[in-house]
Amino acid sequence: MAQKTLDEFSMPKAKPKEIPAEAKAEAMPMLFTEKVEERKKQQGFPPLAPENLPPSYFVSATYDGKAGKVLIKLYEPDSQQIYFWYDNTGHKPYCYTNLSPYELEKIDRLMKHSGFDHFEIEEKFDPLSDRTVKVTKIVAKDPLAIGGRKKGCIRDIIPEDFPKVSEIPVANEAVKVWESRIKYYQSYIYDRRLLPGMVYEVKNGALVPKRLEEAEKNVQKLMQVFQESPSEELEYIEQWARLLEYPAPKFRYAAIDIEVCSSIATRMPDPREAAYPVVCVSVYGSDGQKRVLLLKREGVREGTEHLPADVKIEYFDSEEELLRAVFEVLWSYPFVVTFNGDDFDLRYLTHRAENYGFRRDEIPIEVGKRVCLLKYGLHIDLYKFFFNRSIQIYAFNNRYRDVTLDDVGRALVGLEKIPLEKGIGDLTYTELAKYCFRDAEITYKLTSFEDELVLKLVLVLARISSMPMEDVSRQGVSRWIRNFMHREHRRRNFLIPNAEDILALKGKTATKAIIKGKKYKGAIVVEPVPGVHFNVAVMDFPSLYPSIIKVWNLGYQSVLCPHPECRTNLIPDTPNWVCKKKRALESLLIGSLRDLRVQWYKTKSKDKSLPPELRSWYNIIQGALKVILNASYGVFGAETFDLYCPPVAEATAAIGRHAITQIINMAEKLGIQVLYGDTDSVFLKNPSKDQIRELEEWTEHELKMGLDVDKIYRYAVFSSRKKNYLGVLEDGSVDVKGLTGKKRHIPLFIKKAFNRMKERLAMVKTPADFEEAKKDIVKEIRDCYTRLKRREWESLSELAFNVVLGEELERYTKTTPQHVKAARILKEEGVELKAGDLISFVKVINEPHVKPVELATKNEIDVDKYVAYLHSTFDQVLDALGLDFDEIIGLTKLERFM
DNA sequence: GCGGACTGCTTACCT
DNA sequence: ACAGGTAAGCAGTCCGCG
Repeated sequence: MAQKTLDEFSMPKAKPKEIPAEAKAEAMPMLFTEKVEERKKQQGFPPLAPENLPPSYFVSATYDGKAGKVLIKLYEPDSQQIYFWYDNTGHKPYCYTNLSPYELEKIDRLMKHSGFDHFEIEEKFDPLSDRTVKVTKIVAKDPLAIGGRKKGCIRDIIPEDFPKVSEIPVANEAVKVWESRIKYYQSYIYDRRLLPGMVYEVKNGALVPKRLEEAEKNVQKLMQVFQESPSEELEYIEQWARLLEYPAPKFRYAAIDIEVCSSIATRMPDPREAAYPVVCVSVYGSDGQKRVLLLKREGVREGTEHLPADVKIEYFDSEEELLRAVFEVLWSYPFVVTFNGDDFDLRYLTHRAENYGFRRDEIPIEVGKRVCLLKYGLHIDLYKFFFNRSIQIYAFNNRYRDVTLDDVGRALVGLEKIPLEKGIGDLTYTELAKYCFRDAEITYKLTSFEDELVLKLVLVLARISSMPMEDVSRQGVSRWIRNFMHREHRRRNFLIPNAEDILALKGKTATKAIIKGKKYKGAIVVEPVPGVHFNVAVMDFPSLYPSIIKVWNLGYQSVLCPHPECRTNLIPDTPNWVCKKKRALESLLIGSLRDLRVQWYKTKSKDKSLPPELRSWYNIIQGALKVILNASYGVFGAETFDLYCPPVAEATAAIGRHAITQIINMAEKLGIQVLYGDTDSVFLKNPSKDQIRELEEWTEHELKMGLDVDKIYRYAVFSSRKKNYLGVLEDGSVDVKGLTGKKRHIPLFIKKAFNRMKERLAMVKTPADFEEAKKDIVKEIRDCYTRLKRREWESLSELAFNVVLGEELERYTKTTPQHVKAARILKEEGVELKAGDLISFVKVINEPHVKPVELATKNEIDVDKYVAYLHSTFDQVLDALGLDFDEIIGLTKLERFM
């Protein structure tokens, strides 16, 4: 097909239309129909890749049921179009079983299954038994035949029916089926060794990887740094390096946001019913397109708000026309970003269009159970991505706390939602336009900021995990890790074990957790030495657990391996042993990722001699690696992980305890006082350069792991509580860990007082400075106390506790915590609440002693409760400073007993 | 009927 | 749907108290 038609079909920035907005809106449906015709008749949808396609990024893959083939979406960065490439290799879905074809032929339901194709005999390596096994590959015509949702799929038929037809009454070995739950397009990706996120060409109809010389040179440079690594690891380092060094494209994308006018202002309209009209849609494109599409309605006033001059406002006489205009956008962008589009915007648009009787092929959206995908491009739902705990904590350092457009926008791009005083239906056109446009703008900026960080992060994670970008952005870190593990199993012709087989063979855990209900013992926390300490060096193991997995060869294969000769290679503090003969896959994969991050990407991301764009790219990569590495140990202890293996997690933690204990002993032997330590760190009091060097060298030599000086505190303040301290760095910045004063649920009033103390402490340089600082802190606390007593606060909201509702309201049956009491009062008032909502309440004199802020008044506040809170918040720091809260607020020792 | 000792529940944090 | 360890506050229970 000709390039030209495709370009026309996509209608990006091209021709700015001179026709006035109104006229254009009227012309819209005609234009759209023309486009549909064009697509259908001339060039057809899907936009098939031509016989020869220039280098393009593999961004997505799916199974196309109609075509009965895997479909790969390629993003061509010059034309900025998506091209579809359908499998033409004849690859088919399959699973494995330990039954022979002879035995399988007796199973009637299998042989007569409409989706059954044929058998093949294969030799695979079984990592659990550490030997080669013969298995039968059952090949099917379509993926649903293997493991569809309906009853009677092949993976269920075999264990159900074989025992009935077997001539031997009791089978010696259980009937087993393997690899039947792998998504077909993932299976295809692994088997064909395709690398999502990487660059491909179509040559004479075939999909072939494109070699980029510049990136290859970088890979070679990188490999020089790792010359010393064992050859076994080199293979993996190079493989990862290629995935990470290849560049990212410039993306073309649009952020969209819709507003729906419902009759009840407080209630979110149900997207499945789509009962109310879509009244406004905003589009903010990376090609400069900024549009607000408004539905004309009776009795709505124009309004006086002003939008930026480059925003085009378009009015529509009918909602149908408006929908068609939005759909045109969704048909044309390779990437569409939303905030909660899976559950709202795209779902609503689809059902609304269906209510109007749109034909299926006129709607550009594919609605799934939990997701909404696009027929042409990719839909990235930022809500799902930012909701991911690993992303929130490790990629964005907890900079946003609530996963709302307002909070994420404020924290990452400094833009907040426009506050609404009325319902959507009561806004003037310009108020509505402004509100809706801002949402699209925040969504856009969240995608564009820091050089398209989010899309590039998704791209890098897609490469590491061999997943389509859409899946990566919606799924958790355990899926990412599982998928690259699966990929390597297939690459090495390993049978992918069933979770129940790993568990049955390797069993549960041997240690006892400190916390009731946990599966095994975790890390050590050292009892802190209370007081103020000057010149504190914090030393830690960079990525301790991944290092342990690497150095100790941990993995489900190697822990409790079948070789008798390995049984002496014991894991400290456990009765378990680890394999000496063969490297575990996890150890190789996680170990090489760790080395790459520590020895290459972390340094490159700080290398000022590199151009800023490259540095930022390296920073994105090291951030992606950080996210994966941080979870790489935990997944083995997570029942939901497909390679769940509790003894592996337990071993990792046990070796960690062993390592830190040895460091502490050695430090003390060297005459260094250990003030505190947690999991992978030790806090050393005023150590000399020599002492530090000796400790580093000893650790490297004895434990085969690096111990680094992470930071040096000018001084640190410890109470007697673990996971609670304050440290002032050389540059005057302050680390506050675990103290109540930084917890997000405490009232702003108390938090502000705490922050003023923190700022004062940051100014202290010498022990002598302390005396002055103490006086100021005493004054601050007294001041705070009297303001409370006199009820002199700026607003009631300063006194609100903000606690997240962890469960649905009805599910608090064992106890009724205070925030739940407040939430129930709110519910009485008709406010809808669900799990995850933040409840703001104040403490009041009368039963039940709590009230939602918005319902409370100044005089019913229980001031003494707040004084008590102030007390406990400051106590954590005051006792180390030798101060006493009660004395500060002027109570004599005697008065305290009264 | 009430207060203290205790356990358990819940949330937010640390590594 | 990555893990375990810690702090804090409150809810609820049990028991003693002539």
